[in-house]
Amino acid sequence: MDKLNDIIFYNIEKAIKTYRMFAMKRIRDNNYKITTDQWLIIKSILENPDITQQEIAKNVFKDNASVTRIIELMVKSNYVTREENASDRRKSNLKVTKEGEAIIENVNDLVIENRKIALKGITQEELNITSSTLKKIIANCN
Amino acid sequence: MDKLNDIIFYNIEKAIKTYRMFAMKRIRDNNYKITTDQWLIIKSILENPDITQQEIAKNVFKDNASVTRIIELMVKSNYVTREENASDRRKSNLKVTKEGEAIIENVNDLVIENRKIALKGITQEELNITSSTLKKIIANCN
DNA sequence: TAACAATATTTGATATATCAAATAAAATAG
DNA sequence: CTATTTTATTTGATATATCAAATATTGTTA
Repeated sequence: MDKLNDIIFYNIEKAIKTYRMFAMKRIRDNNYKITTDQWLIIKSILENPDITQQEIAKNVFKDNASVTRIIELMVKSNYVTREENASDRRKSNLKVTKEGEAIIENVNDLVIENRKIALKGITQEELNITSSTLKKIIANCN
Repeated sequence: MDKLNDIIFYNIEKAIKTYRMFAMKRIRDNNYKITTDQWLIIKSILENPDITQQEIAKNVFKDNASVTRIIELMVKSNYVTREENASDRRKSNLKVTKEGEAIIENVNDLVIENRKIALKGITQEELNITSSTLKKIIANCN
């Protein structure tokens, strides 16, 4: 236990999992039917309407296959629609529905609040160093 | 993209995923048939022979159900055996096989090397602050 | 233009994550 | 000691992760 706690990668994993569970629980408790990843993906589409699935995959750091399936579910949930892309028929145009926009809007405050709670007591300086450390790890592993 | 990069949780997630892929690729490239989680679980059993699955789940930060299934696979791979626990028949005694011990031994150097590569150029001070930040996040989300 | 290579997405197979419910055994209250 | 509660694990259902292979389309080259 103590050994594990000294390993930075263990703490990274624990932190993101704890945060994810915390965020999901609060979203669920408010009766929103959406996951944090679905939320992120819809945000990506809203911010960049011409985005492809491949670009989404890079953005949210997921496999193309995962993105295909997550979007499939979001189409079923009526948050997103697919339309044929005229200029490249391998791709499809993703559009966020009214329903999708609404849930993003609604969940937005909650997400901001979640982040604030999770970062309570952490200084900007500490955040900067943490970010820079994480970015170094990312660079080192590429 | 730039926005996302400013969100600490995005970087935490990206860092651990990048590291995991990096580590798994190196393990696979060396023809070891084991995942990093299986490795961690076997280590847990070796370091604490009386450990229960529930304790393992806490250690490696997984669901009980996931641990059940991961151990099932490790039994199939002949890395671990289950025996009935005489004093409490709900539990089973987990034992690491010779084969399991061998692969842990073999992969160990690789794991240490992976960590070293991933942390190159990061000072002890930076690591300490990062660890403490992550621990604060973990505490805030509980 | 026909053959080939490259690209975007999907599908299949398998592993893992998550929650809820089921099972089985142990602990405890009455 | 029996009934009830608690605990440890398993199972079911569904979502996601991952790699490889399949599909479909586009781009390129001879």
